[in-house]
Amino acid sequence: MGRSPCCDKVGLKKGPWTPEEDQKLLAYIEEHGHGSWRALPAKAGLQRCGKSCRLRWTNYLRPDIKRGKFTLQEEQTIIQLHALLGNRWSAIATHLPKRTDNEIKNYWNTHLKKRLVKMGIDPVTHKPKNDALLSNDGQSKNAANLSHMAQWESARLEAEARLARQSKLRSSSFHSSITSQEFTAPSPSSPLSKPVVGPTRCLDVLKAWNGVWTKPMNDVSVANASAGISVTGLARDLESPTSTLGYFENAQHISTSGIGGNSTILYEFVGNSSGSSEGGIMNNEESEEDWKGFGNSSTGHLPEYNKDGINENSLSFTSGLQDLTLPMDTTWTAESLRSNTDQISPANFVETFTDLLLSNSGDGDLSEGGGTESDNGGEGSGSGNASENCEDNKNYWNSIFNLVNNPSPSDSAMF
DNA sequence: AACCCCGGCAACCGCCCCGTG
DNA sequence: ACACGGGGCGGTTGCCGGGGT
Repeated sequence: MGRSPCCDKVGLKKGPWTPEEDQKLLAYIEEHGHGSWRALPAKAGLQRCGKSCRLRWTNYLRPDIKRGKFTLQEEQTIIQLHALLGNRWSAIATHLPKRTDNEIKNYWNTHLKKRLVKMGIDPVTHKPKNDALLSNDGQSKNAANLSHMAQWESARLEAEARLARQSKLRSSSFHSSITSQEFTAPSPSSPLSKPVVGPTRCLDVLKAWNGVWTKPMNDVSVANASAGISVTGLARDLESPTSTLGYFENAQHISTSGIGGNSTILYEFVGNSSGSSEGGIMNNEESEEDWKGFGNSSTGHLPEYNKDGINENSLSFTSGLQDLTLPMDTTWTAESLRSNTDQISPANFVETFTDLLLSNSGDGDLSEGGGTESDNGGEGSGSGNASENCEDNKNYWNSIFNLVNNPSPSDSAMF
């Protein structure tokens, strides 16, 4: 059966909104809330489709929207999250307060995507194109790596969405929130009538995960600022100045205090990226080694995201090694991840999760990446152990951000 | 000055998911 | 179980302004 159009388009205005229309829409929503979008245009005296009104409101008129140039940190966050989530703009927008998914999408398509392409990086896989061309097998393996993290986040978002719907049922009306000036709290991608379900929690698992499985690296690389990743924003205050990779001992505080403020944990890749032409950008060979190192995986160990096994409050994963069930109704910290994964002994936690992420235990051949010292850090080369995987992963992100933040063609052998 | 090209962005379109009856 | 409506999401379009010729 055919689907009925969202509204009767006859006689409805299309195209750019006039200031008068904006004013009408704004006034109506401030007075009554949006309620049903379909019914809104008639009530507000607008010759517009309800969908158009919703879009106009969410992308332009909403008071909690930040407009203008994206900051470097926002760019980094977008790239990082895109590598993790792909074109899931609403999910990405969740982590960029006051930015809309549409704006992020546009910015990606018009700026960041082109920048990556220009540097020879596939904006889809976030890998160098020539590497992707090396072999189909390698490509699939590389894709599998990101899929590990994507599965985590997908599962997380689904559980979060369920919680959001539950909370929505309990929430007070939009009108009460709008009159109490609670504009700053909502997720950028969600209507104001939706409750705040902690957008900052979306990546808690990954944050905590990062904290857990990268901690050993801090021990060995904490002094090497040139290779390090520092944590900016709120997290920065909680970190040692020399900390290289976020270990969110206080992740709970970080994530909850993000409401209304800078809720995004930003990984600042402080390597030789700024003002230094030496090492800030990898040459082709070096970057390729890093990519290979990171991309080494065995698809045979893809963790299966057992959708049916997920209830509202938990995540279930099945890896080739172990089954994990993680409660989702909490904010994740490194510690809580540890305590909730007591199936895994602390001793091999890092290894297990690194396997989940990199799936390198099968072929265990990290010689390509591990044998080559990255100019980002220069520390650590070895034989495919967990620490090295951490290093490879770090190099991966450093690679992205160093390249993006130093788009100097002269430094890149790719062009 | 006129024209063309291109980049940026707001807005639209169609599909999909979810809740409800 | 199914149909339907509402809303969300991602892809795409098309307008507009700035720069180049």
